[in-house]
Amino acid sequence: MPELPEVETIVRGLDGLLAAKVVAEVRVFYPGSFPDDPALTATRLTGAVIRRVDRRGKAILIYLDNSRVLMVHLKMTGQLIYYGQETASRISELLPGRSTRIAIHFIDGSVLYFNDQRKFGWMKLLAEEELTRQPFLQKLGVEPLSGAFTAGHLEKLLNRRKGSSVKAALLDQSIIAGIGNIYADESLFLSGIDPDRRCRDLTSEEVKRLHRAIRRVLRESIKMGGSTRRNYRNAIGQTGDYLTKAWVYGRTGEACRKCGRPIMKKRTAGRGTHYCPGCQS
DNA sequence: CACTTGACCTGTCCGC
DNA sequence: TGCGGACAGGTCAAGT
Repeated sequence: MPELPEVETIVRGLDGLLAAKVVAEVRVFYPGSFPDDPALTATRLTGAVIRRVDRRGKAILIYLDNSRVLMVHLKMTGQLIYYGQETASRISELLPGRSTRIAIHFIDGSVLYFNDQRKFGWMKLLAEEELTRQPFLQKLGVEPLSGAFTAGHLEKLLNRRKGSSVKAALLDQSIIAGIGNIYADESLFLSGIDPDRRCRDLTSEEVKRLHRAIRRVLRESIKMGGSTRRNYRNAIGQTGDYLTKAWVYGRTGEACRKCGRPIMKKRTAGRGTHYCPGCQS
């Protein structure tokens, strides 16, 4: 599910909602969502105070006052949805939902639900000082919306993956952190590059266009609250609107917004890939 | 080593 | 209406 814009939207929402909340109780409906030791994780969370919520790539980092950090990966279908005390009690018969895996209750009666239809997502409690050594975080590449991500930087990064398709390179989190299937397709459309092109064959001009396109698409999507294909919801359960404006993603057979030819779909890097044969070469 | 494929799960949609 | 198969926003291990 969530790529950088969706995770960013959730994080901005949660940061405002969860600051200073005290964990009263953790209910575990699916232990696999706490892969490191469900009972111990729940125990260590209880009583903790939330400081702030941040993100690295697609990973959500919830900083606690006990020198620990709750790291959350939503994978394809994960959701983190907050209900204030009033809402939680008003709709209590609907909660937890069918796909609720973890519920974190706070002392003021508010609740944070971790829902995950496909069960791929997870939450891990880490000591803050081990964050830099955490294997998943350690492997992540550059943040595409940071100042460190320049066109020159992208050109160097793509040289590392010279033999592979440019789409596979965009999906590789160790190169750029946060791009997934939707924004890979959108960025490649905007830069006029066929997803199957080899990284080594891209000209400097094309890399510059791709760099601009990535930043433009991610920023635009954050503005629209991200993309909801099916499962994505923000911190208070709302859908995102980016797909109503998408260039190619999810628009197979519809007219290209630039040239009018039908958008096509093929398989590249093992993923369904949307593109316009007229605009991308 | 570089790159691709299958597995992890559940749910939905499409064609017959 | 029912059933099988393909497919879905991610990542990792195993394969070529």
